[in-house]
Amino acid sequence: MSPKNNADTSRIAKIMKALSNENRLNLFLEIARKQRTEFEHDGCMISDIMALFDLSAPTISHHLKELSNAGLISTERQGRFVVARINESTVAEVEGMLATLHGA
Amino acid sequence: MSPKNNADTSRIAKIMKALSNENRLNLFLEIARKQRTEFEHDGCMISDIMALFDLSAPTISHHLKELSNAGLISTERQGRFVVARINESTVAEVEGMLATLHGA
DNA sequence: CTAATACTTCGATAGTTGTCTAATCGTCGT
DNA sequence: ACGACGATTAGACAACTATCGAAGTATTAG
Repeated sequence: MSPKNNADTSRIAKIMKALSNENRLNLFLEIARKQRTEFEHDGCMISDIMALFDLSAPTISHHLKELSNAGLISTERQGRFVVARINESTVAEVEGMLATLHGA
Repeated sequence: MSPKNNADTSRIAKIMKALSNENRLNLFLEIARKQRTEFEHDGCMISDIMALFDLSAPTISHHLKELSNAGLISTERQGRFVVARINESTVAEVEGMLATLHGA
């Protein structure tokens, strides 16, 4: 289809899609913020996140799965809770692609 | 909805959405590539692009409008042709947002 | 064991998207 | 004016998405 079939444009597109919904983007940014600014550097509990958003638990669960499928976060059960942390290498992938556009 | 309603998450989400379709992403990257590597630093003719993709003209027109609506490209009619150029400041917006995630 | 908490899965639904064909518009050469 | 070429608009349709409520699963507290 594409001339410069960079082989990872499909992957980048999937990452973009995961961040293309405003609620999901905010969810992702909130996970990042908590991870950055609080004591929870090993991941944040998504129950805290659920309390902050005006979305049902199933919807948040769905969005987290999408972020996870895109490789943007990873989740792990810790007892009764699930913690999420962002995957910086995936963020870096997107940054790398955008960087090639500089000076275009 | 979101706790840190950064006011531009809605805008960033729209930009992400414009890049979330693989064909559209490749279209965008091809415009950038042409602009970077050829003599057409003032924009590339979309008729050239149309020839490279296995999509109907209406579909490409639709995708270009989406990219344009997201502020990722601007288009201008030049006689019989339409030329497109990428809008670097919009790319920079996304990069800026992703940069805040470093060290998260 | 039971109940509560913290999710997840299922099923449904309204809305969105990607793509096409057919028709139209705008510009140029003759 | 006409026809060819480049691009857009209109209309349609299958596929996908975001969201919910209800029901299910897992883990801990009592």
